[in-house]
Parts: sequence; structure tokens; C-alpha cells
Amino acid sequence: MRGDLRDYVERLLAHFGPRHWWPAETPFEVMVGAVLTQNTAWTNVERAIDNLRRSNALTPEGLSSLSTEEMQEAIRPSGYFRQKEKKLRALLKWLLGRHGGDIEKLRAGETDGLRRELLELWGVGKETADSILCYALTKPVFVVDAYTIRVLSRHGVVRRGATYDEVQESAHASLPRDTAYLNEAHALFVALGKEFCLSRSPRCAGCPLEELLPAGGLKQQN
DNA sequence: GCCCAGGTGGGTA
DNA sequence: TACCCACATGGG
Repeated sequence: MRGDLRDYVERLLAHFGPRHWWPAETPFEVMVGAVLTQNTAWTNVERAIDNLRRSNALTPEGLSSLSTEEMQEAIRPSGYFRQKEKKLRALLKWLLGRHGGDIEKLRAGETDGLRRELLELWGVGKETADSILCYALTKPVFVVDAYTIRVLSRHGVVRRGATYDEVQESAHASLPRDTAYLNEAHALFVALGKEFCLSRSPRCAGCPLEELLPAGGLKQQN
């Protein structure tokens, strides 16, 4: 790794301040949001969450009580609504069937075991599993997402084409293994990504990490 | 009209 | 393993 990942996080913290993420009122709402936000803009997820709230469906029992059509209609604004309905059902089956819907008890569980269980669910991949672990179950896990990889590879902190596991291992090796810290770190990379490393066009003028860039300048693209 | 957004699963070589 | 592709809506 070229730069020290922790330097980047500290710099971002000084620039943006604490993010206090994830935007949700309950751990269950985090879980639902983690599924609905897959490859989807958060504004669209908010519409879906609002619909679910109006249907009293932001509890495991409430969401379960919706029919297929009702759930699909509520989450339609977040896109992929047929697939996401199936994904939410799989999550509910796990949560209610295997753990009695008891999120507090889940929080006391062992992180690696919970991660394996989540990854076995249809529709739950690494990012969704880690988001649930960190933001809903308060486990010290660094969430890697498109923003994180884009920012860190562009800045030469990880190699271009770095995989999810590589980025996560770097983060776990460089950052304090502390839930609140890792929560902030991920949120800060998202904040940076949204403002300065948008999509394929480098828009990095004024980037708060400029002083930490390698001498050769920005790594171009992805 | 076109590109993109806080991914994942399935198929093919 | 390494690519493809489908999945769907709303905003710029």
C-alpha cells in the first residue's frame, strides 16, 4: 500500500467532520436499506423506505405481513423491485425463522459466524452483509463499496482493480478495529466519492486529499 | 435520449 | 478465474 490509509481517514475527518451515518431510525431499517440501496441511488431508496413506513412495514413482523404485490409496490421506486422483494423475504426468513426477530440477541453474536450466515442468503453479497454487520449490528467491520474502491484506487492507496477483500483487508490492517471508527471511515469515503470522485470523469479539483496524492498525480480512471 | 446510482446472482468459456 | 448479462426506477 502506498499511502497510510489512516492518514486519509484522518484528513477526511478534518475536512468533512463526523458523518454520523447510516440514515435510519432502527437497526431493522438499516437492514432493509442495505438491500434496497444495491446499485441504486439513495434518493430512490428513501421513497421506498417512506412507503414502507406508511405501511407500518419497517419491523420484521410488519414487513412479513405484506403480500408480494404490496411489498413490490412499496419498494418499486428503489428499482429491481421483483428481485429486491425476494431478497427481503430471504432476509426476513433468516431474521425471524432462525433468530426469532431478536436483533439485540443477534448483536451479541459472533461476527464471523453472522457474516457467513448473511452471505448464504440469496441476494446478500459482501457489501450488504458488511453494511448490516457494521451499521445494524454494530460489529467492527469496514464496508467496501463502489466509492471506496474508486477513491482509494484513484489515489493509489490500493492497486487499480483491487478486489473487495483486498481493500477490506487493507482497511482492517491499517485502521483501529473499532465499530464507530470503521463506520465513520466508510461514511467519509462515500462523502468524498460523492463530491470529488464522481463516476468515470475525474472531478478532483479541491479534493481534500490532494496533499496526500503520490508525486505522479492522480491515477486516472477507476 | 443517454448515463448513472452505496450490487448480486447466474451463465459461459 | 474472468468476463458477460439481467435486474428497474428516477435524476441530471
